[in-house]
Amino acid sequence: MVTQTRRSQRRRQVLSRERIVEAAVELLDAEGEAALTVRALAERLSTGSGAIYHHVGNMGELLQAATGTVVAGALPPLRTPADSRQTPGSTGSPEDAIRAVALSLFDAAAGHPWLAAQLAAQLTRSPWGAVTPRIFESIGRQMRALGVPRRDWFATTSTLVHYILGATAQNAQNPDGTGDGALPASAEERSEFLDAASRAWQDLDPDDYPFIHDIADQMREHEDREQFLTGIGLILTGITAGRPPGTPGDHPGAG
Amino acid sequence: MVTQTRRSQRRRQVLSRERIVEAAVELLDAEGEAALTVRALAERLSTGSGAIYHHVGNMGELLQAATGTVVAGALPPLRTPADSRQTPGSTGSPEDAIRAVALSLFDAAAGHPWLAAQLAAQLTRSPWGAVTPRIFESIGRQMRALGVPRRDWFATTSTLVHYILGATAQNAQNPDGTGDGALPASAEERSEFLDAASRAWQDLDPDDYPFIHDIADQMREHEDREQFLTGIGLILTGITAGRPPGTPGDHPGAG
DNA sequence: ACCTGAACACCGTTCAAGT
DNA sequence: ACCTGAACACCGTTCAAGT
Repeated sequence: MVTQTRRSQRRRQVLSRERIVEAAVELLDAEGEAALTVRALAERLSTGSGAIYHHVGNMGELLQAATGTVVAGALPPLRTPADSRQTPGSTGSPEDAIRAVALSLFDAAAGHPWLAAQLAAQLTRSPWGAVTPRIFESIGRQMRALGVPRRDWFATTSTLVHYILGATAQNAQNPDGTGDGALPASAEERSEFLDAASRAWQDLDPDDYPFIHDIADQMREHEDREQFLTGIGLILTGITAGRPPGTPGDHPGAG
Repeated sequence: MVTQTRRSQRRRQVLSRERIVEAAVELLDAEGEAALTVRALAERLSTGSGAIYHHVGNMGELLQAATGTVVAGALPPLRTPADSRQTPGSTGSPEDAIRAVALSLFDAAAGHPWLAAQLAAQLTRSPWGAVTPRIFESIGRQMRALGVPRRDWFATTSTLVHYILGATAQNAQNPDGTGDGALPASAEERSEFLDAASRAWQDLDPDDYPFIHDIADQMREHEDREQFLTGIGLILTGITAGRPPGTPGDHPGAG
């Protein structure tokens, strides 16, 4: 019976949800969010617009799937391979593991200029759906090793995740401001962009914006990744403050 | 000449950029983001679609302006009134001032369900434009009083702002998941929503998501505002850690 | 079951024409 | 200068019709 069905596929079934999502990511990467239309996608897949809807409910679902696959691809695998009980990086501190997860998201957003906006949109539209648990899991697993009491796990993990998503959103490489820009910005573009932004800050009324005026030059010279890690560090300090490293939380001691 | 111009206005000029932005906010609040169309706005203002474009460049600019006015209205005034050198709350700690600013944004997002998505979108599309300096200024001013060395001001303020925007985005009250939902959700809706989300987390494969499984009940019972303030507290702890309160940074002593 | 592609009901934006 | 509203060039989505 199964064979029958399979045989009847013959040459058809060139399309699949997977292929569509894959093509969507390619289109987003190459031409930006505004270029992802059902018609453009159909043409790229040499099919009609209606065919898309046989595999994907609607445009929003497609964007969600595209975001999900890219995020899943960027994060470490959820399940450690059964043959190697020890993860390669398992000798590192939990702080380092968190930094690695955070950076992988940060870098994924730099490589896919449309990703940050989609992450943010999905965060506001379906806060607990799809992509959030994946990120929560990767970060939250380190709470035990950090010595955080179990009752604080949700709060501390949430804080890290919110920071990561906020910082990732701001540092999406869209210096042209269009948001549909292809390809990450060059270092030169970035520099010009920060120069202009810094000058704009300088031009604000110093009576209204004394602080902005003061730090306009720091803004121009900051390094995205370094600044991002500083923030992670501050939060980790806050989480572990007053709790000497190695102090167990309210969980049973290491097995 | 000026009088001439003014006289010739007579009955016309019923429209203005200000009136348009105001109407846009009303429409967004009442019917959600999807309902804000040029045609709907024109009808609400009893005019033609084209008239909108005499005062506003395009839809994006209008959304930016709407977001800007709501944020500006939520935050404390930039300039202390000249007659009262002492701000009413100026006796409080800088930590409290930061918490107040953070909460005012958090609450604004709860009152305007469309706001968080717009803040996030503008953060990714024009990271340093419009609304960001306003928020930076309100938070950053407290860095001196916190005893943070000047060279760290940009980093510490960025961390707080990124966290605030990330957390605000997630806590936008859109439990229906449509994102264009009018009116903040009721407590009952919120409860049902968290119940469903918590159950969804429980249903994830515990081999893939052991952590999510563990904290599903904490997620259901968390209080948005309380959780939000906990995160602010963690970051403030990280910022001031190792720096006893009252320790001056690298800035001159209090005047 | 899977796909086609015309058709429908919308969009944002422009622009000749009015006052 | 300010406004009108038809027209243009798009959208996402649906659905009878094909294979």
